Amino acid sequence: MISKEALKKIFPNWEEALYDAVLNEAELKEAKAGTALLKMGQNIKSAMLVVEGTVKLYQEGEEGGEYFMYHLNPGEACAVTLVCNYHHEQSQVLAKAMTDIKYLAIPIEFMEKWLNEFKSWHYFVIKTYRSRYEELLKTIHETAFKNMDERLAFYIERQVNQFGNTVKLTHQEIANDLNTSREVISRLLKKMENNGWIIMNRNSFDWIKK
Amino acid sequence: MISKEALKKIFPNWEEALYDAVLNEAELKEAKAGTALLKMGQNIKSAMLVVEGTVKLYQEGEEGGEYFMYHLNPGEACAVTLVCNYHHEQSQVLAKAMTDIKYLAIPIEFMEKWLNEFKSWHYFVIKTYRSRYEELLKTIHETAFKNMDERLAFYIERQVNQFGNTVKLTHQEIANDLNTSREVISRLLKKMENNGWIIMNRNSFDWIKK
DNA sequence: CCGTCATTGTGATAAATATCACCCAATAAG
DNA sequence: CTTATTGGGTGATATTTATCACAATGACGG
Repeated sequence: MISKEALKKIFPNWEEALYDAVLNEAELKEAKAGTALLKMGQNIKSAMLVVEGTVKLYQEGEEGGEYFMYHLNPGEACAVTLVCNYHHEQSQVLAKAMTDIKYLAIPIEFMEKWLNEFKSWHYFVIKTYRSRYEELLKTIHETAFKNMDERLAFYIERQVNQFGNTVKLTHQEIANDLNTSREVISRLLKKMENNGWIIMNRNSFDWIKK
Repeated sequence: MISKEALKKIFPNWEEALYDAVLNEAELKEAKAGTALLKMGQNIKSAMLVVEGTVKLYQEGEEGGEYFMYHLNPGEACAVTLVCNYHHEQSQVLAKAMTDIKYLAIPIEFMEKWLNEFKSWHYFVIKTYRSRYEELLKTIHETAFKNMDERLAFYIERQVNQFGNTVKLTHQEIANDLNTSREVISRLLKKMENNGWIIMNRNSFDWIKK
């Protein structure tokens, strides 16, 4: 399991009793990079709080496409798993481990209970929803108003903020996240290279803009 | 002002004391159809709870475009106005009255206070964020995976659910909401007419699909 | 060192959408 | 009734993105 001190560092400002409840009820799970933690349409059995690593959240298209929405980092939770009115609610999102990760899985029956018992849990849930809502707004903004070149730049900037200036993704992976084709990404990256925004390598490139 | 009974009907399942607090602190405001209630970048001074009529929520582009996200109906609240950590937080959305409306405006200083005082307010806030988050997911789904013809159909279906089978919107208005041009909408509506999905009139059309 | 596979480059072409130019029809205003 | 305005139709063209086909190149296992 995880120590109380570690838990406090990652999830600050909770009530003492909430830390105890989490330590009692949550299961610390691990997953390898690339694993799908939650698929669209799947029943939600437990809440997911990220302890280590980065998770990517996607929307899935009916014909198999994926669309990247935002990252989840340690101390953050997957909003959709936090509130389940019905016991067999289905996920509207796809969550994938982007790196090897550790996360706390809390059976959903505690969600309602803890909302009643712990004020700090209540705040945590609200904060989570609010920040995820804002991430979705940004995603909509990009998608609705921008062409692929700007969307790609925005996507790369988010990557850079997460993992630093070296982006270790293939053109195909980026294309999947933006729901477009590899050729489109290759050509746009080439333009960025010509503009002096990136330096390309095989399997990665460096963001050197500004 | 509004009667306590009316308030209870529109916003059920609150604590008695919360109804009193709202009656004490909220101002009942009215606005004509078409008014912008909250503009992007504007400081949020009060929470907005819809009492009568329909509000439309938009994302705004930097070059003046608009992108429709979802409707707010009586009993629903504008999520972004419900939680303000800082006193001069700026709106990320545009809210427009779609019909003549009545709404409750509650100064934001009560938001933090009420979260502490009223459990039912806490639940209301979470419920609001959750349902708006889900609306955004739907919007992203349409935008990311669908072509304009399907997005238009989805848009019309939302209108129909709100206001019945007669859609009283000009092609230009629809084009604005979907961030495209009037010609595109005209041509797609023509196709729908040929497919027997709609009957067109000037300034309106009827959805007769299925 | 060779062959295979994953990654990237590139041209040709098609499809979806945006933009421009202009027309016509309905209706509201005088 | 006449005119001006708004809503809507339509062709031509440009731009953006998707798709197909195939070449080139680096990485890696044997």
